Amino acid sequence: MNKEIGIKEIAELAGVSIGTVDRVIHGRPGVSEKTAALIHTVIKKTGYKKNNAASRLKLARSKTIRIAVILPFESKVQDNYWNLPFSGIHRAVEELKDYGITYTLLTFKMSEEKTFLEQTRFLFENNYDALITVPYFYSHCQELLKKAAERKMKVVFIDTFQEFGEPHYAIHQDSLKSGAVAARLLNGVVGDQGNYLVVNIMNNVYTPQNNLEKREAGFRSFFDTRAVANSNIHNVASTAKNLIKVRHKLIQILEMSEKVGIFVTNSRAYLLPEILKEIDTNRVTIIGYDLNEKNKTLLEEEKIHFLLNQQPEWQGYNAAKGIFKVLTEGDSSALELEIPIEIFVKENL
Amino acid sequence: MNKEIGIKEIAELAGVSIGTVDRVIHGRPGVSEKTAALIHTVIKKTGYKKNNAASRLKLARSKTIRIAVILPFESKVQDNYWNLPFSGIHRAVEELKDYGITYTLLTFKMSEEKTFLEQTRFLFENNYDALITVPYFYSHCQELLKKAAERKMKVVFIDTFQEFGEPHYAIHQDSLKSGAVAARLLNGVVGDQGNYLVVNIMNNVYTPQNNLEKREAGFRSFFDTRAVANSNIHNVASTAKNLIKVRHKLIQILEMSEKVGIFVTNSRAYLLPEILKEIDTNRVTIIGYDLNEKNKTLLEEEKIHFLLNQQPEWQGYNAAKGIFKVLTEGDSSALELEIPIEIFVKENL
DNA sequence: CTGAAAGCGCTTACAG
DNA sequence: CTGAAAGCGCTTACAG
Repeated sequence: MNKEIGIKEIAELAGVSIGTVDRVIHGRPGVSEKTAALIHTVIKKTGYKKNNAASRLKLARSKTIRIAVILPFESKVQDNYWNLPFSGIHRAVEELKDYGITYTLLTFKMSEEKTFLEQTRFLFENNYDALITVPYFYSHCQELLKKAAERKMKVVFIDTFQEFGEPHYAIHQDSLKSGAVAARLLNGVVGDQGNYLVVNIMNNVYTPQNNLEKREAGFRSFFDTRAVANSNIHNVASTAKNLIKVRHKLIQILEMSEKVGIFVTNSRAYLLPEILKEIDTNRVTIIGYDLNEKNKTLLEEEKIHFLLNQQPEWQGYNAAKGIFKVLTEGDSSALELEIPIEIFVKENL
Repeated sequence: MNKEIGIKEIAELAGVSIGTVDRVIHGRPGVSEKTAALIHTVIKKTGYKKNNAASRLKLARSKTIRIAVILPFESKVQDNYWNLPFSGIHRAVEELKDYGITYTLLTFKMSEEKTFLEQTRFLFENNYDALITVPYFYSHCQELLKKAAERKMKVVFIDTFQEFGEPHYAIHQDSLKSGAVAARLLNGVVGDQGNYLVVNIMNNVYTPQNNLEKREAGFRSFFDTRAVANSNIHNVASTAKNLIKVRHKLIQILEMSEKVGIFVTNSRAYLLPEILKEIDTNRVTIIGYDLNEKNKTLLEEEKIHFLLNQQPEWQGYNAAKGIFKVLTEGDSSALELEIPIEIFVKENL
């Protein structure tokens, strides 16, 4: 369909040269208003869409799209969560590489704010076309967005949602909903008579708390419409290194009802089974986040019962593909995404 | 990286013209063995990959890739399951259209085998490059695959798995696993003391039973390792129009234990809540397949508790993208996919 | 403000 | 068996 309509046909119909049509398509200056209007009319009438493959063929060399990726890589551990969004980005760029697109990975440490700042400096010095990163350091990100807006650099935040006054794109999961999903799954097993424990395991480095608070809020909101007393939902915060508090709380709760559901609000559900060792685990159901190796193994062993996933690979893939789309076609729909909440049990891992 | 390596550089390094390099890349005849070997060596050494965007630019017109899509559309009902794979195919083709790729939708009726046969005839008369369809009519499909192989037409089956002697591609879900997932989810709620009912609701037209049997087998296999007696797992088959048998069976089972889990092996879980009307539904948990409107509404209303999804849109999308990839790059990895089993509850719908 | 021409990387007749 | 040249649809200096 419409296979005959290219820039040549538009030029012919409008009685101008293809160079002029090209200028109008890209809104480049140097075309009289009258000519531009005429060409626009012809384009609308014919439904012409520029051939991106041809367009990028010429531009691939001279105007390569350069994406900077700033992600927190603490160490080079094998099982690093950030490898997942990173590999998604890699896959997308690989798919589009004939169109002229590259990326550069810049890493920072969550425990050292200044490493993030240094990378943003590098970003602006090298004037990338777009940035994929995480909105962790609020004020730095705010400043970053201001500078980016000036230079028309596209910024896409992944992983966590954060409000900003400045324009940007965000690919993230609805934390409230995911908390509610966790509640639904635990409630099915534990029942309305059971007790529930929300476990917030802190990192010793900075973590965006906002996100975890919303997960807990979503979890609690689910029970608002249930016959579960508010007093049956407990919570405990602790560091990864000192889990005694969690253990004490748990023992205490296990005396209050036959069944207990544990909701770990971050990726560290794998720390829980260890604590349960000397406790009758048949009474406890655990749900957590993220398919890291430790969590997966424990799900396999039925020591964790459910895992929620944020599809990190998919986030990276869509961020990179979306950047290409907005930069080449002006279509930003792929960058305003809410990620579906994936539920995993042993059998669909 | 490697931005300097194109067909021109290969030609230069091998001391031949780009035309000859092109012939070698595509395995076209008319190149001496010696020259071909030399060029292959150079390609390997440099890691050259042909630029698909450029390649297809020339071919888009003369060698448009034509995909035939043969799917069962009984009627033009709004909420038609087959719209989902179809829209996935549409989206993929839309994404790739600059490369010269089109599709034609050919429909058949599951209740009339000959309509399928007619479409396959049309398929071969028009000599499509590839076919996306469903492996429902076994012997017709077998014949189809033979003819397709002769003409080097690629065939991709979606939706259901079926063994064939002839080569083909298949995108499908592991039915055994999905049955086990259903069992896991029901067992969590219903417990080891409960009773389970597997409901097979027949269509009055042909349906591939193989698939449903595997789902039931997977469901049962889950309980092999549990403290659930085999005698606690019942099953009942019925047509959609006459569900009295299911109702009777259910009432009978509800007398045997406090809680009952129902596994509907196809997309018709929505028929169950109707039956439960005059029964105490708090004792019954229902799991079924597919996010059709009726199922979604009932999940929303908490009358169905879990739905498993086969990501039909995603199947279509990957089938079309995969065809393009295998035809342009010879990479068929995207066509040998196992679809992840998605779990839905009310909150992540 | 506009057009004619060269070129992006690859493919294809055509000529030898 | 091989090469030189034209062309895919678009973009870009360059000339006017």
